[in-house]
Parts: sequence; C-alpha cells; structure tokens
Amino acid sequence: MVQRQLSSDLLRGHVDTMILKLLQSGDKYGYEISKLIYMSSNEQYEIKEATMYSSLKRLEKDGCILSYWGDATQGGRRKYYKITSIGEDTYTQNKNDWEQAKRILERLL
Amino acid sequence: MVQRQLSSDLLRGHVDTMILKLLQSGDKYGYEISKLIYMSSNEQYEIKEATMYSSLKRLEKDGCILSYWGDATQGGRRKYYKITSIGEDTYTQNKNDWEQAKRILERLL
DNA sequence: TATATTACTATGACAGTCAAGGTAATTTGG
DNA sequence: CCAAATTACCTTGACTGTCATAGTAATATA
Repeated sequence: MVQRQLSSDLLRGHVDTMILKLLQSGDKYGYEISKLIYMSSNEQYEIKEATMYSSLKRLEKDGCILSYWGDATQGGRRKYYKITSIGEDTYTQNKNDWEQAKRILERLL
Repeated sequence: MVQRQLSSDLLRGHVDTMILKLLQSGDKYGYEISKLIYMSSNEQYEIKEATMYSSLKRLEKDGCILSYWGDATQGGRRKYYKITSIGEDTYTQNKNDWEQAKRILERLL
C-alpha cells in the first residue's frame, strides 16, 4: 500500500524532538539529519530544509544543541550539531508530553 | 498523579477532528462542545474559546458542519452545529491521517 | 438588584512551517 | 577537462492555527 505524504501540520511541534532524538546517537550535520528522518519514517515524512534549519536555530538558541564546523582545513562545509545536557532533558520532557498528547488524542478522536 | 496541562501546540491541527467526532453523536452547541472536550480528556485539555470558535468557523466555511439557532422564540441564544456528509468524510480522512502520524512519531521520537 | 454563569463574537499577536530563492563545493558522466 | 548533478547551508516573507484579550447579552442565583 502506498501512503500519501502526510500533512506536516500533524507533526507540528515535534520536529525539535525528532532532531534531539537523532543527536543522542552522535553528532550529525544538517543534510544527514534530513535524510535520516526521511528514511526512519519509511519515506513517509520528508522534513523541509527551511523547517529543519529553523528548528536547529531554535534549539541552538535555547542551549539544547551546539554546532561546529567539521574539517575546517578542507573548506569547512559541514556544520555538525551536538546535543547538550539541556537538550537531553528537553528530549525527555518532550517525549513525555507526546505520550500524554497521544493518550488524549486516542480518547478524543 | 497530577498531570500538567498539556501544551496545546501538540494537539495543533486536531481540534477540527475532535469537534467532528463529537458531532457524530448528535448536534451540539459551542459551550457544550468545550465542556465535553474537557471532560473527555480527563480534565487534561481545555480548549480555548477563541480556538474552538475559529475551528467552528473554518468547519462551516468548508462545508463540514452547518449551524442553526436553537429555540428562536426564546431569544435564540444557543447556536447548534450539525455535521454534514462532507464532515463525516473529513473525519474519516483526518482520523486516518492521525493514525499515520502516530505511527511515524512512534518511530521518530 | 447585583453578581455569577452561560453563550457567542471579533481582533491582533505569535510561533512553527514552508515555498522560493540564493550561494558554493564536490562528484559524476561524457 | 568541462558541464551537470548532487551535496550542503542559509535567508526571507507568507500562511495558518492558536490564544490573550476584550466585548456583548441573556439567564440564573443570592
């Protein structure tokens, strides 16, 4: 069965959490993150670049991640992101919120 | 255990579907809808009036519901909302979308 | 008669998402 | 070796759902 691409409004507010989750298994750069999300969702959700970068900006501003240019001697093209301890706490919190939201929606829909 | 009130951003986009679901069991007026949602969520989610009425406006504009004033001879204070067949189709569609979103989030979070 | 509650409405702000556009390095194919 | 495709990052402005705030008015209660 071929699934339609999902309206991303239903995933709204969860992008930050997805990224924090991915970064828990090691530092990653932007493009890599978007590819991983696409694959992990079974090709059903493709994060838009603008969405991803604004999420990364937000996470960095809030101290949840920090960034560094990789391989600077080569021209420094990839920017890597690393989760902080604040980011780990935020992830746990967000995950709990999602569990709660899920229970509520299972009642109400 | 006392749950925090949920950040309503996590339920964003689902308000219309909640209302359509409620209207499937009979016509209801606005205030009644908000109380039912509050109770059905185990007092964990309280829809804001402005949110509810803008959802009702949107649903009516899209042909998913229609409205009529009840008890006009009395002064007509309650406005009732009735689901249409378009609304029923929309509900089914939205519910499926939610199931799909849920599966994706269970993978990605 | 004053107050609380029920019920509906309008307006303006905010935040997350995305379309569209841009820059530039590296890899691939002819 | 050069053109085209791919990789990679970034910005801007618009859109939409939500909500704080404010308002109107009828009914019930004290």
